[in-house]
Amino acid sequence: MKKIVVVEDENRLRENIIEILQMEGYETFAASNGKEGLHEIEKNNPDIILCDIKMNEYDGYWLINELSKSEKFLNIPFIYISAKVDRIDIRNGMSLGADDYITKPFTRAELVSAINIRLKRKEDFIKNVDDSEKITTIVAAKVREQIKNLTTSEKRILKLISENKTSQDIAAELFISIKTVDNHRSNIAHKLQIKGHLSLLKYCLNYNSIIKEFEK
Amino acid sequence: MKKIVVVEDENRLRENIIEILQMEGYETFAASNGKEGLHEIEKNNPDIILCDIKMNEYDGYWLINELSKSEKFLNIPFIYISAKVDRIDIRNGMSLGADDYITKPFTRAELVSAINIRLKRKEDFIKNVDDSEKITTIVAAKVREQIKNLTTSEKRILKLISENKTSQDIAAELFISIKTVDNHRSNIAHKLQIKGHLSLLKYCLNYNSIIKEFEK
DNA sequence: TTATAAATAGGTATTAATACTCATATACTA
DNA sequence: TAGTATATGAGTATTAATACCTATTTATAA
Repeated sequence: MKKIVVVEDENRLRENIIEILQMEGYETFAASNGKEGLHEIEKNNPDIILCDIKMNEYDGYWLINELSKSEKFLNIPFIYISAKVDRIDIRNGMSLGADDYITKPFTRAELVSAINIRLKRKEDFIKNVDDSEKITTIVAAKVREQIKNLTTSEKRILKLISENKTSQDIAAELFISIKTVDNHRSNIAHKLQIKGHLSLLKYCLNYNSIIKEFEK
Repeated sequence: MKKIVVVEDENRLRENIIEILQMEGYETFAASNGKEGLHEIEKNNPDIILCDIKMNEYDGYWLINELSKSEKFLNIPFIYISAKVDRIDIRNGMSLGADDYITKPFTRAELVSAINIRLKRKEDFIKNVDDSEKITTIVAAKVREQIKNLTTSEKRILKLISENKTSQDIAAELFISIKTVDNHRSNIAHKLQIKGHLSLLKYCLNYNSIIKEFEK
């Protein structure tokens, strides 16, 4: 019996989904936020995860982020639910390692086929997934971990660098001195354990999509 | 009656797909390479495109690239077929703007549901797709056009820059002088119509995924 | 109350990338 | 054959990013 963790904060929708999935013969575990979801995932080791992206606390981004910290969860297909047809969320979610998405409102058939297809693919993948893919995900998790340890100003500046702005641009935007910006840059580089000419700039442009995840 | 263009160079597989789709009530148009596919797409304005990524000539990458040059084709869902469970192709294809993928071998049900889901979503999207998304695709097409006009050496160097290599690294790798590399960089920047400090470097890191499309 | 962390700012030096000009050899094309 | 594009290389100057210092203010934690 296949196990599914459903993370959705709208009670009505969550109960609907659970009902459909149980009728389809899945064993379901419900959670109403990312943190509960993580707990259910750790406890039950599901075959697939269905998760709303936008939730009041511990949202879908948070959960993907947590999951990507460990190799244990790499092979669990992650399907996210996006509130409207929001292309930005869809793109962000996919780039974070989600496997598919469905948009509200969805039909029973759409939900069931999305899940069945991913389960089928998971079985194909399990033997074929190559290490480079895993490494990519592990690097992303490490990057997130490092960024999380930056201060508020440092994160703000990191985001601006990744948006292709120079120290001069950033100084003007934040009404601070260029020297302050550059000092922050140095401190950031230290915390990220990188050094050398243009290394921070390159880091920011390379991990641009990961940096974008962080709140403004 | 929904129209589907199927681009697949393996005759047997293509005929199988066509047969399934016709039985499902779709109007089908077959092509055995990207160029033929483009022709069929232009002629028939299909509701969905199904295309193999790896083909002997005018492959799936080529076709996506051609399609992205015009706004006309932006809203046609593009599902690609990847020969094996090749994560690199899957990632590349998705980042190029494909909407979904299926992996060989696939079942009839998998094929049909992938297509149905995307058609359903297309109807949702058509009213909601925002301009920024379109602009992204148009920018990508422009970038491809510009890179295409570079010389062999210039493209080679552009790729190496986008791989995070310095002029020094590149010079060592190609057994040429740093000055030669830097001269190429200047010429590239002119052709790409960019100027200013670090502008080429930023361009390479930003459009890194597009630059990777070009043959080594 | 005394550390400690964070944000601010300045000084001075180094580095890699870019801008611009010039030059040469080769290969293809009109 | 003359002209053009390409690949190669050099010189000189400028710029933005980084490295490594010191220093002040403010808020928070021990």
